[in-house]
Amino acid sequence: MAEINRAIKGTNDMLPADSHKFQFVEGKMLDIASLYGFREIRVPVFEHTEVFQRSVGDTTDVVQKEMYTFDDKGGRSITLRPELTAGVVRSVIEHGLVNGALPVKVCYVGGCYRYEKPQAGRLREFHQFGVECFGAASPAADAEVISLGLQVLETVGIKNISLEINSIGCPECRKNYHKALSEYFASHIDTLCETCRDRLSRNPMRILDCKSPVCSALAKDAPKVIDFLCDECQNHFDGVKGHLDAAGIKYTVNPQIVRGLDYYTKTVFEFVSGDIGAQSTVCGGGRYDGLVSQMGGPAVSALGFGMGIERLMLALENQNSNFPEAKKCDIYIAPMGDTAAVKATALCTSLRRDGFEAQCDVCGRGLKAQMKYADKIGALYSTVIGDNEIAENKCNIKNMITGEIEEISLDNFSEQFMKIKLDDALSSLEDTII
RNA sequence: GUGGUUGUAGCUUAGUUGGUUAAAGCGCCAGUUUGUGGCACUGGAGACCGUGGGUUCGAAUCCCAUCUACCACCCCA
Repeated sequence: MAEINRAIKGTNDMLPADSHKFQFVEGKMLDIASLYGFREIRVPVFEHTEVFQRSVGDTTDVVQKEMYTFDDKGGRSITLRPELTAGVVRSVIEHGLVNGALPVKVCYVGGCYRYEKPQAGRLREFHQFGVECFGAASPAADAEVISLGLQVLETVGIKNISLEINSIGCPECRKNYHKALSEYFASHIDTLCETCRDRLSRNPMRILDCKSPVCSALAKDAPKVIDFLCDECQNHFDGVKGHLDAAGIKYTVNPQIVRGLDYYTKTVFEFVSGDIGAQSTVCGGGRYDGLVSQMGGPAVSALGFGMGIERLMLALENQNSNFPEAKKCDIYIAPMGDTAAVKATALCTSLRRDGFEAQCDVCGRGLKAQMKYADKIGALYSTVIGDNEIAENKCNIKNMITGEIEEISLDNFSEQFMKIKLDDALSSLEDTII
């Protein structure tokens, strides 16, 4: 197929047959966030490249090799956002949001762009739901954000999801930990795999993530971050666990989880699903107390998470999860002849003004073809309008499920149609109760 | 970026050791005496066999390259 007819590698079209599923999921995300007081924020899909370099971190893979960066016509270096936290932080600083009532709680849904090799649960354009909370240093905030993430996942109907938490400490305790870790792995350098030997100097914490049997065996006995936490970080972590316990939120402490973005401090967490493939993290986040000041804002603590919408959908699909049905056409009007076609347009217009999904023929098809079409789109009701109906000023409304027919006048059409619809809904409700 | 698998109508597939106009089911459109959908029957449209080279008298079929998709590494959501 020609280039012009093919989507860019790693991108997906969301087709009409699936859009209601995304609307359902995204709707739930924003609804639940608002229960926790998080309000939607929308920021641009592109920012100055430095926004991401400064926040995500110059040495991370995301910045080093995955960003879509280009110069615009004014010579500015622009980057398509690889994640949303950086842009949100920039916006919060720019508009002085943290000068208002604290905490500032925001949430978002939007596309992210990363030049990666696509695979299960990994795309070049993907969408994230996320929340960020500014100005809350207490462990209660960590628990609140985690609880919000969990409630979203539960509400959307995902099964077999587990919460893993860890603390990677503040820059102070991490310094000591890095030293201990480097010493430990350096003493086993001969047994480490090739890539981990590189990691030793670059970022020894990454070795903990290695899948090779030798390295993961070594990692098991390696010093753990949580053993190197300073008093403050330890108290904070204990506090988070206490809040989670009290709220009845189950978790496992996983000292291996190390997030790949530089800005994280203290609490880090992931919600993991076994129903996606290798990319099993559906939601990842944590605290980033230093980021706002690092980006030129006031010294406020902050935390948040990002949730991969496509990954979530993938897990739901693999679990054969049920989504609410897409909305169906309320009534299909089948005109016969030119006069009737004009009448059908008028009727549809008024039905739509009254809030019904109404459709009529726009292809000039015969009656039988129209009825077939009404059936295919799952129209709940149909009616045929011809010369007789216009002459007598009335028509038959057919319930497409039961086949029942009721005659109504062409005047006050919407009102009468609404009555039929309500009566039918009521009687089917009675049936299910009895 | 590194591996492995893959590619024939909108979808799912068939295509014999290379041999005429590339099949089928579903879907789509239209009909089965312009007044009612689901069933059935009939007909029709729709494929440069992913793309570009090469081998050959002849390639969907063999070879090379390339692209896409899928899966894994890496990394992350």
